[in-house]
Amino acid sequence: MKENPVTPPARPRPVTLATVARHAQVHVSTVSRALSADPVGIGADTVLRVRELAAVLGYRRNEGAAGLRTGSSRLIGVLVPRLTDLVLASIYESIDAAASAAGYGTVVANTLDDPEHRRARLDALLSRRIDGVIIGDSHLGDTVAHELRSSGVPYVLVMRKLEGHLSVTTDDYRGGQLAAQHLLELGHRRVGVIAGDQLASTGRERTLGFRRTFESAGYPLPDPCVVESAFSTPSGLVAAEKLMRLPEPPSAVFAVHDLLALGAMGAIRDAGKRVGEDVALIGYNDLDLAATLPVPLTSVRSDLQRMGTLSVEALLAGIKGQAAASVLLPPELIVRATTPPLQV
Amino acid sequence: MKENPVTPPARPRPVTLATVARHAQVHVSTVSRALSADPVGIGADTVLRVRELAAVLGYRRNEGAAGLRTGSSRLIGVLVPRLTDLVLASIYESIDAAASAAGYGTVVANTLDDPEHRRARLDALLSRRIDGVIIGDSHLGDTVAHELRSSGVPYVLVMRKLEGHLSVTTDDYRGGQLAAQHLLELGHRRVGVIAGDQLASTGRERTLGFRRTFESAGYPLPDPCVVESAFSTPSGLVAAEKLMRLPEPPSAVFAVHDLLALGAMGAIRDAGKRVGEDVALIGYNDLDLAATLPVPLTSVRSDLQRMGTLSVEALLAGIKGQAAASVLLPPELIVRATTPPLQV
DNA sequence: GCCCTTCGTGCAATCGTTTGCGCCCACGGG
DNA sequence: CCCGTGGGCGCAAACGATTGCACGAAGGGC
Repeated sequence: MKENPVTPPARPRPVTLATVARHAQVHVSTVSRALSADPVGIGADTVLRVRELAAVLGYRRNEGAAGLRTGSSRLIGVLVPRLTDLVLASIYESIDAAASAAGYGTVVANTLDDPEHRRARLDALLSRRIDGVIIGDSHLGDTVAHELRSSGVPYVLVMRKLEGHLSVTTDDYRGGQLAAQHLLELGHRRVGVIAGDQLASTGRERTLGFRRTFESAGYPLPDPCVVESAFSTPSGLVAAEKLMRLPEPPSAVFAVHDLLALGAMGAIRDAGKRVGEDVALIGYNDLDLAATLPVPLTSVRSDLQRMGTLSVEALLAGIKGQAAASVLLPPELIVRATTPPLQV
Repeated sequence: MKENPVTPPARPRPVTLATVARHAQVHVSTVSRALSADPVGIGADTVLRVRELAAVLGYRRNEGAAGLRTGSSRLIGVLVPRLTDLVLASIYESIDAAASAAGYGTVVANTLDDPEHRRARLDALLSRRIDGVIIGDSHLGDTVAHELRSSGVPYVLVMRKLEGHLSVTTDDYRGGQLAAQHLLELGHRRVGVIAGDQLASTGRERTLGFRRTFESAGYPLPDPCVVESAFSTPSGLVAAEKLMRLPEPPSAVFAVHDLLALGAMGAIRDAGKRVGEDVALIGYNDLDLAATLPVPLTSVRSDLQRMGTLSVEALLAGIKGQAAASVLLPPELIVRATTPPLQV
């Protein structure tokens, strides 16, 4: 005896164009046209009647079927390292909002910064015949963008840039400069950097802008003062611990991500020092929570919402076959309590 | 003259079953079978040849077309209030991981706790013919679950529960009790609650468990000591400010969400008090960042990963037509520096 | 009164996949 | 030698929506 497979409860047959057509006593093509955005070549009364009927019957367009015919899924894919990174979550939110305002849906994929996983997820996206991709997790040496280009799928990089590809980012080098200038003006000379992932343009450029500025001022940073890390709170803790254990620990720390700064706060506290008073601290991205921390965090703000919106615009242009130019948004330094004037 | 519409650059025609069939000199149905998980009724050599060819040609199954035929999109929809709420982002991450391990894709929709917006997003999901829905943003009096049930779409509630619907949650009432007991043992008698959204079962039950426990101990909370709020850092700040401005401000605060606690830290500091030493604080969910804050946060932990995984299991069971039971996970109190022993 | 538009609608092909059914051939047994 | 069997494969019909084309009727100009 074959084991009895549990049969899924019969879902009521969904109402299709044919259902509506039968009720309206017209052909399905007429229904299709009547329901389209601008019903051309159909009598005004028919349009009204069909639309009403469709509403009553609870007709819902089958996007999959429509996409099969039209060749467009009206879906865009979004690649992010992880959504638990608040920064990417914010960007994704605005991407989703902008896309759905333009009539597109979005599908997001966590790539966990793992190449194999990433490929699998992208494959799944392409299987859904997405119309374009927004890449929020590009790495130095990453080939995905190249592949997309050669296979003709429109794409845009957001947040992290890559030489030779369309991108919407903020000027991270400049952001690093801003942080450095601020610390220099306050009189800091021995400083540390929690540098994030150096394969990501964000970590790299912010660090570079910062280092170069200190260098030009005559205070180059010794290598041990720059610690690589992931982009999470726990790894901020670990990195800052290293800095605090240095023979001459820095009087100020620049973390290239607010969550790293948050972790650093823990390490500074553990080292028996007070954030702000004993060790100055600057974060990056100016997340909501930066302002409300026990000691409000000085941070370099980047406009995440705007980045998301602009990346969608750029992608949509690409999908329509129009050219779009890369965008570089200006960062802004928001000074708060973690970088008080030095009391000498 | 009609304005020249920019024609999208001709995307190379994607390779379909027909393409592979032509190269392999077999019928498309043979290719389809050869490529299926267990190719039955097809010669082993043919299977091999076809698969190889498919790989070489870069064949990718068109999920939309397949779904049209099979009636299943292998897609599940996820409704969350917002992804910038770290808690929901964590749950979604584990949902996505579990789903994709089971061969399903996920589509997430931010509902922003706005009914109209929510309906629009759900409609879009249903238009994609999703196989089921995981609801992470249910509200008291919410009708979406009812509608899904009557339209026969499988669904599961996660994080927030609703009487009479399948759900995977943690025991929030118990969590509130744990927090209360801890504060009582430390000797706190005048306490405040940042209660979150009372239409969400999380906010409601955590608050209720907490209040009841204080009540049974003989220290009922006056109403002004319980402040409703959203679930974000800024609204935690506002709520805590109210508490701090009370004629007799509380010696301890229970925030039903870590981000609220984070905001509360800001307000406590602004009121000229020190977190932990002057005002004890308990959060909820035990996010990563709780442990690494300048003053590590005592928090009630709920196992977000597990909730996500279990909700997928339950939904998949529902999709297969099997019955599933609601799950109630136990919370756990993690004591840290924000609730030190009272020095009398 | 005839022809040519124009409008409103129906017809049918098409997108890519899956799957029940039937055909052909080889093989083995009687 | 014949027939039954079954493995291996092709055929064609779906699934639901879109869209170029054709067709019929109405209307206007001559």
